[in-house]
Amino acid sequence: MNRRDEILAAAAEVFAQHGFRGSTTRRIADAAGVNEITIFRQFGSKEALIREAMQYLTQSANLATLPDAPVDPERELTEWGESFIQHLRLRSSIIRKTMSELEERPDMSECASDVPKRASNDLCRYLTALERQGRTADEFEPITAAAMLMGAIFSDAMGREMMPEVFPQPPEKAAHMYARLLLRALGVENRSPRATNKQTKRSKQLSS
Amino acid sequence: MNRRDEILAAAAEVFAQHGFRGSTTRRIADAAGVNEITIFRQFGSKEALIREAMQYLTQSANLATLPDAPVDPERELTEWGESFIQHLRLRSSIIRKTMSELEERPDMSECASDVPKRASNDLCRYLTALERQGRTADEFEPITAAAMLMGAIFSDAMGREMMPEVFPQPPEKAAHMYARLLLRALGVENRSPRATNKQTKRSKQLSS
DNA sequence: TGTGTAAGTAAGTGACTACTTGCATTTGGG
DNA sequence: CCCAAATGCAAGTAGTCACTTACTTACACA
Repeated sequence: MNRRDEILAAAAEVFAQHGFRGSTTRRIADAAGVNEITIFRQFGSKEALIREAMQYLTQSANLATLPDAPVDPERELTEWGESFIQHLRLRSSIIRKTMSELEERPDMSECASDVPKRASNDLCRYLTALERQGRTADEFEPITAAAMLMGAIFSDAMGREMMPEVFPQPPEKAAHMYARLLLRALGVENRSPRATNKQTKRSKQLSS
Repeated sequence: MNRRDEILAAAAEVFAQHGFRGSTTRRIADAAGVNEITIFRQFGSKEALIREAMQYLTQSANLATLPDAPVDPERELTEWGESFIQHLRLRSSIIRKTMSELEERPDMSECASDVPKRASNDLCRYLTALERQGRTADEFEPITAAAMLMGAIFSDAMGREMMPEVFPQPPEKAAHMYARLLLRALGVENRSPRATNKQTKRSKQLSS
């Protein structure tokens, strides 16, 4: 039904602004341009409605993919990071609210961890592939490295609005800078895909 | 007054569990072992009470300090990171709630950004000092590097409970691992304090 | 002993909340 | 055109919320 989706979208929007307790059925009905009763007839209860809205949201999320075989790590990681950070920024309000509700209503919002889990998995696989290609100069744990990049991206998406001076400028370049820093931590050369000359003398990696 | 502080502590605790809307004056009064009316006589309103509780909390936070002149970067950064991550972990509930309320009640919780702002400042100063000592092999922006380490630590403190498999094990070593990764990204040798030889040819910076 | 201050008890106010009931209206397909 | 499902409207229920009023109790201090 079209009505159903309108109500679900309105519920998600109101929830993102006001959280669970602040998402009154009145507010959701107004936002959807629908009578309050329709909500109860369609979904039974406020909790069922919001639960369904959350699941709908997490299922409709499609992440950027990383190639199975790394070719140009800096480019690939940057693009992945940019897509991920954009995804988080667009949903920062609802993510904050969901994280806040997690302790009180764990069953309702545990699906929210699917996206970061998948992202971490993908990123770990990619970094491991990099290592297996022999392109990393240093030993490292993929999970730690992935947590570092994802943590930087996540914090940027969550915190930049509140305290922009803490994060690198401009915001559109942030993902690129995080990715570059991570690659340097792993000792990955950023020039050629595989024919990298071995007498690398750590040329300054300028870009932008 | 002793009573005042008891009420403030109870308010902070209830707020950490239930957020602003869930922190009913009844619950706070019960948690403090105090009659509900005492709250209104002491603080005037629920909002004033919780605002005061938040300010009390942020003022009583004392962060670990970084030395002005780096000596043993790996040790110093690790200790700083461990103290910071412990601080965040102990307060993860209240931080989540505060971040969630930020959009609806910005004036009430903007003081919460003081701690991370100070931490970022300290860390940037330390990293800049490292660079000025000539111990970093690569060019880098201190803000980006600081955001990376703080982001990893922040995400770890906020997200590990929800999805432990995404973060490095064991949790007590996480700060150390993040710090080491960051130092490698900056090309900092982790051995000697100053007598580092200049012809660094990116020997693998093994440690541990 | 008197007095002021902080605290408690009891009761209640008006506003809001999720949710229900009964009935009228619209809408879309056979 | 008819029927049935979906939706709207009006009203109401029981409960909770922040906050108030009026009065009483406990205690420190002079």
